[in-house]
Amino acid sequence: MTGTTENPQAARRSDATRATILAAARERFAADGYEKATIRAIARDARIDPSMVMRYYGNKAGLFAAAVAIDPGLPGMTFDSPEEIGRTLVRHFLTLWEENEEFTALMRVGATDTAAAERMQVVLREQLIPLARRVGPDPEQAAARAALCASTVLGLALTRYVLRFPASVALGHEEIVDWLGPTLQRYLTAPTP
Amino acid sequence: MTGTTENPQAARRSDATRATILAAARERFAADGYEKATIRAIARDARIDPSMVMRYYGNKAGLFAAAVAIDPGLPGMTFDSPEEIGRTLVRHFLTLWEENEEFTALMRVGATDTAAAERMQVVLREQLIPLARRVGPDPEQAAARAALCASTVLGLALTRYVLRFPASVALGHEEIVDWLGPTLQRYLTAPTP
DNA sequence: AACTTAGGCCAACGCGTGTTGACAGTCCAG
DNA sequence: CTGGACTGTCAACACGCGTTGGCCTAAGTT
Repeated sequence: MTGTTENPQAARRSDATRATILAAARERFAADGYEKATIRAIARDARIDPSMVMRYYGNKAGLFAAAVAIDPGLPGMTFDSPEEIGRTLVRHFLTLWEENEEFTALMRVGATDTAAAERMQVVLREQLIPLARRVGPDPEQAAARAALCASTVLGLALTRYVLRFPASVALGHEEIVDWLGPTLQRYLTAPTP
Repeated sequence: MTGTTENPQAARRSDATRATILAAARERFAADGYEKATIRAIARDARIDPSMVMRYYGNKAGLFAAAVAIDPGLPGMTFDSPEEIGRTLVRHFLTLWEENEEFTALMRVGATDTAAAERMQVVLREQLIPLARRVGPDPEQAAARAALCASTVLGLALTRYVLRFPASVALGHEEIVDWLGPTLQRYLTAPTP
C-alpha cells in the first residue's frame, strides 16, 4: 500500500497505465479476436512492456475478462407505449453497439471460445428472457421468444460490425429501426403462430 | 503421372487419404475455428502425418479453402407460391446448415478472418441480392433487403449452431419456419416502411 | 538524508506451431 | 524382373507465443 493508513480507494500512480492497457486490449480484441490479439501487440499499443500486462491482470484470460465487462441494462428499461417496445429495443442495441467495442470483441471471441459464448448467454438468460416474460403474452414461451430476439439483434451485429457486409453497413439507423422494430415486436408480443 | 496416357480423372490411390484429411479438417474447423484447429490435430484425426496435409494442400490456408467450398444454390430455387418464399427459404437454410458443417466452420472462422468473411459476402452478393431483385418490388432496394435476410438467417445460425444458446437449440424446425418465414417474407416483398 | 516500496524494462525460458527435406515402403509399367 | 513414380514416416527447423524473475529507477515516508 502507498499510504500509512489503509485506503483501498486511493488513486495509484499506475491507474493510468492500467486504463491504457485496458483500452488497447478492448480495441485489439474487438479487431482481431482472442488468438490474434497477442499480449505483445496490446502492450505495444499501450506503449508499455508485455510483463506489465501480466502484473496487472494475471494472464491473458484475466485481461480479456477485465476488458469485456458488459451490461446491456435491459431490466431498467421503460417503454412509452406497448407498441413501441420493438423499435425502442432496436434503437437501444444500436447505440449500445456503436458506443463501446466490448460487444464486438465479445462476439468475435465468442465464435471460438466457450467461456465468451457463455457470457453472452448470461445476458440472454438474465435480461432478455425476463423482459420477454414481462411484456409477452405467455410466460412459458418467454425463452423461445427471447431467443428469436437475440438471433435478430446478434444477426444484425454480425453482418454489420463483425463481417462488415457493405450492404449491412450501408443501412441507416432509422432504416434498421423501421425494419427490425416490427420483427422484435412480433417475436415478443404476437400470438404463437 | 501414373499411366502412359495422360488421364487427369484417373483415380489415385491417395484419393481416400485426401478425402479423410478433408473430412477431419471440416470437423475441426467447424468445432474450433481457424487458429485452434491445428494441422497436427487434423492429421491426428485422419491418422496420417502432418506433412501429408502440406503435400496435398500446400499450406493451412489452402486446406481451409478446400475444406469449405460452399454453395447454397439459391439461383436454382423455385417457389410454389409467392407467399411461401420466406418459409421455403428458412427451410432451405435449415437443412443446408444441419447437413454439412462447412457453414458452421465458415462462420466461426469468418468472425476473425477477413478472407472467410469475404467468402460469405460473395454468397450474399451473387445469390441473395439477385434473389431479392427477382422477387422484390423495388430492384434498387434489393441490397438492403438481402442484407436484412442475411442477418436474420446468420443470426439464427449464430445463436443455434455457433454459440449454442440452449433456448435457440431447443426450437423445433417448424417453429423456426413459423417465426422466421414471415420475417424473410416481409423483408423481401413488403413495401418499404 | 536514508530507507522502503511501487512502477517499469529487459532478457530469457519452455512450448506448440506451420513448414521442410531426407528417407523408407509400395505399386505398377516396361 | 527391374526401374521409376507415388504414398507415407520421421526428425528437425525457425518462429512467435504466454509467461517469469531479476534489475533499475523514481517516488514517497520517516
